[in-house]
Amino acid sequence: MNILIVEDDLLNADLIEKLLCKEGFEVDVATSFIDALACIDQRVYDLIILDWNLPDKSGYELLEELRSLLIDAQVLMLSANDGVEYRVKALNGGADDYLCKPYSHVELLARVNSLLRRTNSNKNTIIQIASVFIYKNTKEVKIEDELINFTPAEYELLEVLASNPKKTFTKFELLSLIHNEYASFSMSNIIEVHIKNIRKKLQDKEIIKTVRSIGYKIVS
Amino acid sequence: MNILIVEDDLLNADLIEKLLCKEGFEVDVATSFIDALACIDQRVYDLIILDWNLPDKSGYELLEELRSLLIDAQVLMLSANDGVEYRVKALNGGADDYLCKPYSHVELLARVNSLLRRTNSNKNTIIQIASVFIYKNTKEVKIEDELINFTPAEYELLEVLASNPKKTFTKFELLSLIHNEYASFSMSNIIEVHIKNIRKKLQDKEIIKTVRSIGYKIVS
DNA sequence: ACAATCTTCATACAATCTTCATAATTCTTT
DNA sequence: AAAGAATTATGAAGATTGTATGAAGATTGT
Repeated sequence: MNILIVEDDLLNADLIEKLLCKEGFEVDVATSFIDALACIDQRVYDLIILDWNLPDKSGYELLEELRSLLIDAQVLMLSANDGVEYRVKALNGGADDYLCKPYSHVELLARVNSLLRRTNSNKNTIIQIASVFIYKNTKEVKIEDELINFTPAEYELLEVLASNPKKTFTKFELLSLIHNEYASFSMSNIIEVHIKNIRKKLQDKEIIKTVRSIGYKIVS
Repeated sequence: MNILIVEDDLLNADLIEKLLCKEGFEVDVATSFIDALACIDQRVYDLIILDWNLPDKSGYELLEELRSLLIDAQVLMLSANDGVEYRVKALNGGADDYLCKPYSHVELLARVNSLLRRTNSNKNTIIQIASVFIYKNTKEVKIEDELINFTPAEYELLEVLASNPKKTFTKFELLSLIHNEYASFSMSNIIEVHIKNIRKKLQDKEIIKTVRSIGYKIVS
């Protein structure tokens, strides 16, 4: 299991690192936003422990960045802010757990183990965009309580778009999504056709926006 | 017995999960309102353990939602609020029991067993889907009082599908059900054939739905 | 050995994916 | 502002994949 600690307080980072190493995890430490991105670029992490305060950008911004990059590691946020609003913000932003400083090492360890045990279980299972509900578990789509039949390819495209509502996906990215091997280079207009059909099933609500000469994105 | 734990504190959820798993229950965990709805959408629960505080909406709102959806699972509410008014509110809202944090695991377990005993008695032994009755004890199937002869394999498949009316079973799952060892890897079309025969005996009422490229499920 | 059940196989059918020709839109140049 | 170029949208036809079905052969239990 690979764990990345993102924490600018070196002393604290060191303590956590030792603690987790003793448990037999592979641990890396990053001390800034930019540093963290570099680590993520080189390794796949199962868990990222993320401090709210970083020298260059906030831990919350890193969280958003992670999610828009489709990094699906578990994220445990650390913060000195005890308010409920921070907890809520973190969890809504895609964090999987939240822990206030100061905390005991026993509790940290318990939460780390808990998160790792739950890796790739059911999370973020429903996405809502306007009146459209996407159920990831069952791969179903409902509009105002009515179940709409999406083909596998259509569903995959809609789900990935909807999971990252701010990101514009290139047609090439979308293509390599439904063709799990590397997509052929000859660019047909499959994606356009699928998008057309998805839009039709979504009753032409303006949910998928065309970004000319790039691809598509969800509007919210 | 299927139990759903709705609790945003992962650590606590984990503890309860382990406790109940040890007792032999099937346990799912949801960490938010929306997450819980997703779980409910794909499984029938006998008991839902519901924390008052959730990141997106309150557990009380979920309780109301459950009742308006006519979900008839038992509901045990957990809360840090010790006041009588909360207890009353929960019970009036349709909860079947209420437990204050902190509580001992022994007490939790006792209440869970007590709640399940209520439903346990004569439930799940007869399943009705439209005009089809499945008698688990005798492994008989009747349609409008007429006994229909099902072969063992056919009966097993129908029973497991009917016992989880919301779940879509993959053909592989179904296969490993009638071949109690590990199913052979070569996927024949045995399941398709059995499903065809079951459908015929059910007089082609639209009870078993095909979920393309996945498997089958019961429609109600 | 017999009957019931299970499994395989060949084929028919249906849903989905992909391509293609052409229309509509947007951007660029004049 | 109009013409031309590039990009996207669309309907329909063909190709592909997944499912349904009937019948024959294999297996099981009595």
